Amino acid sequence: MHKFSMLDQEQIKKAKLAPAPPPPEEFDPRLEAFVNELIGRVADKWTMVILDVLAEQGEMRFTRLWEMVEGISQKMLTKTVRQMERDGLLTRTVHPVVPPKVEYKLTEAGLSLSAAFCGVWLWAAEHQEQVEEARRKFDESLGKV
Amino acid sequence: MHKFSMLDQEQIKKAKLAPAPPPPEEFDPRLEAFVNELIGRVADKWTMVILDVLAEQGEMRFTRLWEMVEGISQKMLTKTVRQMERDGLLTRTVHPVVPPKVEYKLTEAGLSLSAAFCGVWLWAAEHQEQVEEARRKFDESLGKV
DNA sequence: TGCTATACTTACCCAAAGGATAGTGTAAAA
DNA sequence: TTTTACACTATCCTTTGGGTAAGTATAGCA
Repeated sequence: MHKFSMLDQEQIKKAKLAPAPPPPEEFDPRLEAFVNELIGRVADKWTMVILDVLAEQGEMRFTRLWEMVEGISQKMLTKTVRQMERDGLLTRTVHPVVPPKVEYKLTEAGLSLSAAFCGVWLWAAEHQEQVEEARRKFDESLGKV
Repeated sequence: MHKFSMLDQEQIKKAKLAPAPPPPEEFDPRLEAFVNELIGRVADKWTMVILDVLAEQGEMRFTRLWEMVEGISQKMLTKTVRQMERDGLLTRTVHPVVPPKVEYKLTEAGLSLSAAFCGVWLWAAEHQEQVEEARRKFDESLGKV
């Protein structure tokens, strides 16, 4: 996604901009890029749901978590919690017993991210009907053409 | 994603739960499902960036928007704004002139969603270093095994 | 006469996401 | 002795994401 990895399309875009791109106000392109990458990683459906479940229910074992997250496959659950662990959003505690026991718990960072997503959940709940209505209208206006 | 479309895995999961699943507190499964679907649609990388750009810069034409959204292809931009239009997040005003002129502008719903995402952007900016550090540690601890 | 700008659409293609299914290891319960 | 629980892996296979390139329509400019 780096500038120099872009091919024709991107170069055309850049070339169109004025000769010397003056650095706008306050703006760190590295932070910008990182934030974008992080958002892409974190604003993922399963990540958001897992964050939500763990924030509400606290520490939890794998199978319980699997039951709580509607519709996820084992594979995706494993993969998603691993990513979250890597990003420091949760801790994964393996108890060396048999049968295995692994507990998942949000870190401070995970808890604060889940709090940050709160507004989005609220928005979705509040705008449910409005969105359904908008879709209905849009789809039927397509039919008329 | 409906309950009855689930196959073995899901049935196994359900069967494990106690005989009569008592309806917990306040909880509408239809709302829950819709919110999940909507989150999945809206918590998309490009949607979030476009929301951000339009919220900051106001109304904008296609090419300008394309310049502002780093790294997106024409195809994805078209597709994403169409979805957003369908969901009622933005309006697409076509001026019947030549060369074509199309303006994109957030609706109230779009603006409020972008506001809801504000916390997430902040979180990402604030936790950048922490996340990088966590990844570094995680990756090197893998190397030791 | 031909080029340019704009906002697309269409066709083609590859890579990644993600679902289903089966397998693993081990201790304790039946 | 077989079964079960748990937390995964591994494999296969289909769907989706997403990039590139080329095409479209037309007024105005050179």
